[in-house]
Amino acid sequence: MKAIDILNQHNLKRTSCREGLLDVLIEAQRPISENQIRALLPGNYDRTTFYRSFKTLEENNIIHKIVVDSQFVTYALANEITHRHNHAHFYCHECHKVQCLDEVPVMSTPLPEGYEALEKEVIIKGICPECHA
Amino acid sequence: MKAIDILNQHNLKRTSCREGLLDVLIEAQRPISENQIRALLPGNYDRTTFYRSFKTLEENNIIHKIVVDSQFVTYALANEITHRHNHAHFYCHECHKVQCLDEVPVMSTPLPEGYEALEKEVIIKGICPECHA
DNA sequence: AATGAACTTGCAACATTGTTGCATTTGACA
DNA sequence: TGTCAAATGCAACAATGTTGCAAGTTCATT
Ligand SMILES: [Mn+2]
Ligand SMILES: [Mn+2]
Ligand SMILES: [Zn+2]
Ligand SMILES: [Zn+2]
Repeated sequence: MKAIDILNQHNLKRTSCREGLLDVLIEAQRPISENQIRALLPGNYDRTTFYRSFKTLEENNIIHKIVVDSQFVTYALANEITHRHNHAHFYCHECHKVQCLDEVPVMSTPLPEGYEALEKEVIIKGICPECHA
Repeated sequence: MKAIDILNQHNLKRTSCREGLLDVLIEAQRPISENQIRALLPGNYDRTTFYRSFKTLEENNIIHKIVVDSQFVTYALANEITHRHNHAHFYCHECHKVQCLDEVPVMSTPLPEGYEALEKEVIIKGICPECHA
């Protein structure tokens, strides 16, 4: 799926920032941060524009955001799986890469009386297979 | 338990910043942010000192940190329960309060081959009992 | 009580993440 | 191609966090 098609599908204007962002995220195939995206992106966009693009793309379920820590936030393409079921994320302390664990469903947690859960974020931190050698 | 006793127990120097921080967190009985702590704290400490205190207290398992979002981070006292088993946190979209769900254990997630989990953060967002009326 | 080493603090500077208002530019459609 | 709603760039600001270094504080020992 090309960036342009995705934007058209969602009736979003095709701007070079959005298109570039999406291209980079499609290419990356995993969650990356604003700075990482910026390094891979040809154009030079204002940070405000970047964040407004993130917001729009997230509201349209085209991308999703993973807050690893307050100082390390990543964005990744959404897909049918991630759009439908919630999924966990993994952060590797060694290589500092973030992964969508699409195949790891987020179990529903029984909450005490009166709590209404709307979203649930699960982030697991440890050592990834590549660094585990 | 008094702040001073906690510091002594952990062989930490008794400084007014640490003592004040702890007093506020003991009083609050729930996770609050740096700014909220600061508003409740008599003295006026440099932010660097604040953060160094947070770090020290966290390393000694006296407090723990809850990243609700990259722009909203809270700190709470740790207790025997939170120290021993991992627990989930709840954020209310209405009142913006954060709660430690001590009684809600974090289920161990079966990970794909090769992943070694060291930590796991679970944050549930929704509406709390008080706001659910 | 005074001493002194080790620890803590305050300040300056910087980095990451994110938002709002407003003037200007641009994309999409007629 | 012209129009207008939408997107962008810029300025300013806020929350969160770190590092280096000089100055101050704690606390054990004398
Ligand atoms: Mn994901
Ligand atoms: Mn907690
Ligand atoms: Zn790794
Ligand atoms: Zn509430």
